[in-house]
Formats: sequence, structure tokens, C-alpha cells
Amino acid sequence: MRAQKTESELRQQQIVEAALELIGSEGINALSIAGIAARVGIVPSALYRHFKGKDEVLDAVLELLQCRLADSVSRVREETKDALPRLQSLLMRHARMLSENRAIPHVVFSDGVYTGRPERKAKVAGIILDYLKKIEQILEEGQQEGAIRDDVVPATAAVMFLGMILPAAVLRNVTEGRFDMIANAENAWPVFVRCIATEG
Amino acid sequence: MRAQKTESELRQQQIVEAALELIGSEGINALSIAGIAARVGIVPSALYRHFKGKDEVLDAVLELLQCRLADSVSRVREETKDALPRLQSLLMRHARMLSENRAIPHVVFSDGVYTGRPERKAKVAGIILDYLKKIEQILEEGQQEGAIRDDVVPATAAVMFLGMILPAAVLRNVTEGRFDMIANAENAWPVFVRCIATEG
DNA sequence: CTAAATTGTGAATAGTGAATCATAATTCTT
DNA sequence: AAGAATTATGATTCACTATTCACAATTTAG
Repeated sequence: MRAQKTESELRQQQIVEAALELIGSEGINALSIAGIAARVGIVPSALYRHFKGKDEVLDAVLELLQCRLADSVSRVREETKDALPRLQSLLMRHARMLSENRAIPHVVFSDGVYTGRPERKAKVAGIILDYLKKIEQILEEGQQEGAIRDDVVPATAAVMFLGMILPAAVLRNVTEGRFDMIANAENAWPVFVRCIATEG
Repeated sequence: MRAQKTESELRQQQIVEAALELIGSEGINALSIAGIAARVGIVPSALYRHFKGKDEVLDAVLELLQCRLADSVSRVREETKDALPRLQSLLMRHARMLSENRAIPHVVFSDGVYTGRPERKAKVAGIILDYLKKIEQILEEGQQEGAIRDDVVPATAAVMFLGMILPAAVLRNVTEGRFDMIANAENAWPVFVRCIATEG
């Protein structure tokens, strides 16, 4: 049966979504043009009407991930005003995000995304560093408000913040989902707060 | 020029070492039989005298990594007696280990190691969970000694401990080594101590 | 409605990498 | 030193995957 003709922009979205899902369930190495095409419901060669090649698909996937991350930070900024609640909200949001969408750690970790492609590696670095910067900024604001200790180095604390989610994501992945990321985040949060909050 | 004939056991070591180095510098996806063979100085087909196939090589690599990790924990146990110094020593040791040997995060993270091989995935899970167990044990001993707060859940703290190294390793990898893991570990340690140590 | 543009299809191509095998060189045994 | 055992080699096979291309179907424009 022939697939329905669909305008390229929509197909592109479908393709990127399909790629993201595939990465999440099978990992980057299992990401093939054939696999993506099958998921979209077209034939492999049809994909080339919408993307120049696999590289372009991967670039689009990265773009999408970056947007989603940025989105979730700016939403949190709108929802809450103070540093600690913001960080807590961000933590839980990402625990949820990563536990639903397993693609993110795959992309960040798997060298398959950027072996031999320095630009792409730089792009991934940019995504992570951007995210860290935003956390640092929340931390610094918290210091100005007096909610966060002055002797905490924002950059260090930001990496530790990442450290509450990232190892959990790895464990979740490696244990086939038997590790409860959300519970872990809930447990870790009060401990982390003690690290960085002013006493009182 | 023909490679010198070498007894199988030695070749096996050379092959595993070469594989580890290759993974460290190029990533799992760049790990090919040809690449390993070239590094050892033999021809690809010669590798099959010493290993049944690529899978067996990868299994041996995992074995080696597990040994090294276990080694470093038991050394730390011998060097120091108290929980906090033990953890600090372990942290710095691993910061050094990971900053020298980039293969570890590649193996742990890259799905290429275990796509479609549940046993291997389970093996990786085992390595990480084993390591966590050992950290938990140190933490529990610390609680009995009174050096570590009773309200800290060892499992949670162990994952956070991982969180001091793991994101740093990712950053180091993605930034081509521009991120200083050791400095990061040194900065993170006192912050972490405040999370878990009893006051005073 | 017709022609042009767009999208989908199946077959073919080319590159890659793992694995096999007959054969050659080397080392070991006796 | 001669034969057996071990290791190395090059050619080759096999499977897999990305990509291209001529052609068919479908949508859009005039």
C-alpha cells in the first residue's frame, strides 16, 4: 500500500519524531534510515525527499532536544520565582522528562552521534553547557536573594545538580527501567538542598 | 612485514588493551576488528585465533574494567579506615582514572555495547550496581561510626556520589578534555561532605 | 482539465565491517 | 633436524546500511 503524499515540512517533523523514539527504545546504533522510514510509514528512499541524509536527520534531532530542554527551563522560570523551588521544579521535571523520553541520555552519551563529526560533538557540548549555564544563573540569583550559600561555587553546584539526574538516567537505562528515577530525584533533593542552602 | 608469532594468552591481553585504548580515543562505534588488529600489529583475521569474535573481545573488556574498578575500591579500603576519607580518596582516584582512561564512560554509556545483547547489558548493570553497593557499604559503616548523618539514605547518597564524577566525565568527553574533572571533583567534595556528614 | 511540481516506490549500487578458510611462516617438540 | 602445533596472512564471503535513480502516483497551479 502506498503511503499518502504529505507535505515535506510535516514529514520532516514525523521523521525527527520517529528518530527520537527509535533512539529512545533501541539506542543510537539501532537508528537506521530503514527503521525511521518504517516507523513513519514510508519507504527508505522516500526519506531522502525530506532530508539530504542521515546526518541531517541527526542534526534535526539535536535541534529538537535543545529546544525541549530550553523550553523546560523557561517554563520553570515562569512558574516559580525563588531559586530553590525553581531548582526543585526543574529537577522533577527532568526526572520525568528523562524517564519518559529515553532518547536524551542516548544522544548525550553515545559516541555514535559524533564520531568523526567535530561540529556535532561541539553541538552536543553546547547543549549541555547551555543548560549548565542556565542552572548556574538560577544559583547565582539564589545567592543574591540569600537563599543559597555564598561559598558555593555555582559552576560546581550546577554540575552536581546534573549529577542528581544523569547517573539515575544511566541506571534506569541499564536496568531496563527497574530503577526509579523519580523516587531517586525526590530522595536526592533534600540532601542537595543541605549542600547549597543557607542554614536556618 | 609479518608480525612476530606470540602466544595466545599474551595476544589476548594485547588485544583487550588495544580495544580499551581504541574505545577511549575513538569511542565504541569506531571499535572495529581491523582497528584493534592494526593497533596490535597483526592482520584482522589473525585476531580470530585468540578470540571467537568481537563479542568475546567486548566481554573481556568489560571484565577488565570491572576488575579495575573493584581494585580501586579495595585499595582505598586498605589505605584509609574512616568513611569520609575513604570516600574522598575514592572520588579523587576515580576522577584521575576517568580522566586518564576515557574508555570507561564510553563503555558504560554507549548503547553500542549492548544493543540486542541483554546479557551484556546486564553485565554493565552489574558492574555499576556492584560499585554502588560498595559505596553504600562505606556509607553505612560511616553511619555506624557516627561520621555520617543517620537521615541520609545510603542508596541515594551513593548515586549522588556517582553524580560527582559521571557528569564531569561526560563534560570532559564532549569538550575534548577542556573540562577539568579533577578540579571539579576537588570543588565538589566539600559540598558533598556538607550533605552527608554529621555537623560539628 | 492539463501540465508541472512534488512525493512515493522498487531496484540497483557501493561501502563497510565481521567472519571464514586455505595456505604460508614460525615456533615447539622430540 | 623433521614433523607437529601454533600463529599470521590475503583473499573472499556474507550481511547490513546508506544512498542514488528512473519511474509511478498524486497533488497543485494555471
